[in-house]
Amino acid sequence: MTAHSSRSRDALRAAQLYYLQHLTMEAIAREMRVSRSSVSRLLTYARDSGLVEIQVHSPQEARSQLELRIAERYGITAHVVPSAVRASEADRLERTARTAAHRVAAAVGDRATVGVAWGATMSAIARHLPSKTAHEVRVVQMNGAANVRTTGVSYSAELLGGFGNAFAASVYQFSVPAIFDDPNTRRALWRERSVSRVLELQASSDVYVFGLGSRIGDPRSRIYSGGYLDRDDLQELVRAGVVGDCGTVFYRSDGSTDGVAMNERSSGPSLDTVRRIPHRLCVVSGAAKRDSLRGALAARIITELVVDEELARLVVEAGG
Amino acid sequence: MTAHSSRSRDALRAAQLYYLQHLTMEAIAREMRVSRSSVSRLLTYARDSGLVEIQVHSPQEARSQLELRIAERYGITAHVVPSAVRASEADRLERTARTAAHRVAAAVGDRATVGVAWGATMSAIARHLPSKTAHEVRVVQMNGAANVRTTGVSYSAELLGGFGNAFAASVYQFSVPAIFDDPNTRRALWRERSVSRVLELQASSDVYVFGLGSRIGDPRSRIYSGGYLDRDDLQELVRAGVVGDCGTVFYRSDGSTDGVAMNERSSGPSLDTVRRIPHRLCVVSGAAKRDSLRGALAARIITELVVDEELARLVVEAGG
DNA sequence: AAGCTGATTGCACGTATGTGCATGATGTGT
DNA sequence: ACACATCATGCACATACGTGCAATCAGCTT
Repeated sequence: MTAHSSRSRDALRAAQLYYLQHLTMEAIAREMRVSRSSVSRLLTYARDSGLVEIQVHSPQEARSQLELRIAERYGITAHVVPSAVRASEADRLERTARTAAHRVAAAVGDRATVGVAWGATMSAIARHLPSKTAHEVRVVQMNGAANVRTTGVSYSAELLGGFGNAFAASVYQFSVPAIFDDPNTRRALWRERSVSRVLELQASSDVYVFGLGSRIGDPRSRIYSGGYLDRDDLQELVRAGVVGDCGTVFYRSDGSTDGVAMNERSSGPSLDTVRRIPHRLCVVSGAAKRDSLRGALAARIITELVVDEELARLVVEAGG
Repeated sequence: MTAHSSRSRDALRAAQLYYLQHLTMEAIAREMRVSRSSVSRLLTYARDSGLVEIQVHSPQEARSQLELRIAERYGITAHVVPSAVRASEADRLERTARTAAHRVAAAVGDRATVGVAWGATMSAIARHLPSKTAHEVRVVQMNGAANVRTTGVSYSAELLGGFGNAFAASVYQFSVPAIFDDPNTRRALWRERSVSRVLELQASSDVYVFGLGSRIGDPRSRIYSGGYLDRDDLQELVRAGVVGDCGTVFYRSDGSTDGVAMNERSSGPSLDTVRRIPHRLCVVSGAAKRDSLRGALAARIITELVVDEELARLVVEAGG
């Protein structure tokens, strides 16, 4: 028996005794002839490895008012994450990401292809994903992460790795610039078979998990502060009336993208491509993302939304 | 808003913060402006009411050797409950019942009809059932519980109540003697519409949950010690070679029932009726039930078995 | 309005639990 | 075979947690 499988066995037995029989760790330790701390660790392992699954059900009648209003107005499923009144932005993001991580786990099943964007929110989600046993899951990066300063390989590898590990999935990186200097380069590269294979995978995703970028706010979204856009680019976006982006694709407050030249150079999937993906999970938090979220809702690129309470309130209360 | 629903809401929020966000109860208490102990109680409520569900998955590769051998030999799914080497009978029964309770919850879905027998094991299961939200579940008593000393109404009501509450089910009692004095009385009563309605329900059960009685052992099974059988009856059973019973229906070690006159007077479903129920969950613990379990396995009245380790070992190891 | 009853709350206590650290076991590459 | 690195274990401590108890609150009866 391998070390790994004996650990799983022990963890399983400890988990059964703890969660099903309600023994104390002390009692389990005696029975299994190990120290109590080992039992504590076995249980941690059991939870982390998905041997133990803890679900919190939200019965329909317990949905919050905000969730119901979002559902009515936009026809999507919303999860409003309660946030303490005086919580920091970082705190909100963290909490929203934890909830989102559970939604991702719920959405991924056998043979699913999961498209993932990147950004601060996505990184936080990756850190919190619970493991889930699923077969033949594929995780595919939806937009490039390279820029003038970095190739983005290690950054996106860490993020994708988080997703890949959680579902024991095959991971498909997309090692291209986030935004090309020249749209022709992009077109040329898109014809490369190694690249077009990934593009096909992206287009056939069952689930797309993404955050939203926002031009305003502090801290700025990664895309606007990380060396991806130069001064001219930013000015172009302002002129075009852009309020935010989804996977490095920029849109206006009414959800439109036509005439936004920058998108010709973007590595991300067009919003049309996105809308063909059946399950589109958007995770977003913080008041600064208000206009960005409004735009994304108008663009109908969201089918399921995880949002913090403050932002949810802003979006439903001030008309939309 | 009713008091009940506000409690559910609070419990749900606390559960989300605790189980999904991994906050401490202290932090949740501050955020919800209640004391930490109230949070502890809310979480207890959330678990008990099924708002929070904790599952322990047994991957196929982690099945115990005993479970695999039982599966091979008898073609049924077995759950072997680990038991401490020096555990008392009461302890084994309790543990087995806890595991069984989880299996019952897993087996019951919307619109299921659940047949329940009675006995010490069944009572223990009823005490440990986790709540599960399901719609239009029906719980039906499979055999009478009245005897010379008691009507068995309050006894079976408590047991059935446990099942009914757990699934918010309609409960159908079966207020007849466990064993009739005269088989003709039974035949007559079976024609009564109020009774035959219950009989139909029994026959159309989707799941049947039962323990096994055993003629030997300490403590004796309720049926052999509770005023259900007189001296003559017991002698008759011995003469007929009976080793145990399932829902007051007696069988021999080879699983046969033919010629066991007592069964003509029993209120329980014939083994033929039982075998028509698709999901037949048998829960049994303790070495004294060895012959009884062997007989039930031979009779093929079990499709899923929850058994303690000691008994499982006895059944697979000493030939069968 | 007063009185009763049952449910809910916070406090305080003892127990149960998570985790940094030192130690020993296991395995790996040279 | 040896040294090194990695991992598992137990100890001890600080913290988190469950629960009996008394006080308080809400609902109902008289």
